Amino acid sequence: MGRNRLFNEADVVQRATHAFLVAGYEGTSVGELVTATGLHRGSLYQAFGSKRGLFLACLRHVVTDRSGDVAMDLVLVALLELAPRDPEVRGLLADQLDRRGVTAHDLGARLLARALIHPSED
Amino acid sequence: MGRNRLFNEADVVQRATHAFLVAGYEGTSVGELVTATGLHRGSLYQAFGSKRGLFLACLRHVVTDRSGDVAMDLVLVALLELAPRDPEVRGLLADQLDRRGVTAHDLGARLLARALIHPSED
DNA sequence: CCGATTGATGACCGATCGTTCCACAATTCC
DNA sequence: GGAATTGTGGAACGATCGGTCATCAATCGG
Repeated sequence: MGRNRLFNEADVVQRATHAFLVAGYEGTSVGELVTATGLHRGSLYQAFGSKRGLFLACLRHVVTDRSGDVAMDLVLVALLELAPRDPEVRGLLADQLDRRGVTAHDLGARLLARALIHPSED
Repeated sequence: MGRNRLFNEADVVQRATHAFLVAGYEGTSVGELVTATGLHRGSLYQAFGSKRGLFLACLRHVVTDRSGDVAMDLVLVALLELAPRDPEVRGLLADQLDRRGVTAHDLGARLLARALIHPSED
């Protein structure tokens, strides 16, 4: 029933992911997500419910499909900004970090690289 | 010349630091900093110039005086939220991480602990 | 064709954001 | 005792925030 969606959810999630991992969660406004995804506010909220809902979709997507820096950076954002106060995010992350065998060293190394800091030796 | 300050800058910076490391940089509003420090907006801006200025003061303070989780958490916040887009923060962090011999593993381990995630083994 | 349902579009909302400003108080120099 | 300077207290600012809503378009079952 009802009208068909004009957008591909996977594409939207991927574009939103890019916005989030550049500016972080709090640093990315819904207006920027609207621009990045090409969706209008109404459609975004109809599809994902909230900014947090969209972020969760990004996290789930990245956590199942992606690997490499994109996945790692979104995980970093989630760990620092959301996990301390959001049990659902925490659960997603704990499960995934364990499953992928991501180490503390991996996280720290990527955090430094993302911050454009290149340690002398560690 | 002029009136004397009624507040102790070190105390103010310490209280602001606490606010920042709980909620992150973007997640902490100036209103919350006003509450946390006890200063009024006027005094805060006169003393530190901006929210960023206050954060820089916290970072410098923590970087010279503190060690342990408080220092590490503020460094994490700075690394993830500010360093990618703020060369001054980047410089402060690079210098300090090197001087203290903080490793990627140290950063990652504290990031996980702060996120309330306890890895099985790494 | 006719309701019912879902998506698209974008104006609109109150709340909150970081910042500025101004009147007033205290301190210093002449 | 002014004049100059610095700090205090808090109202006010425009901008932006995340989120809602009403209207219209498309697609379905009957």
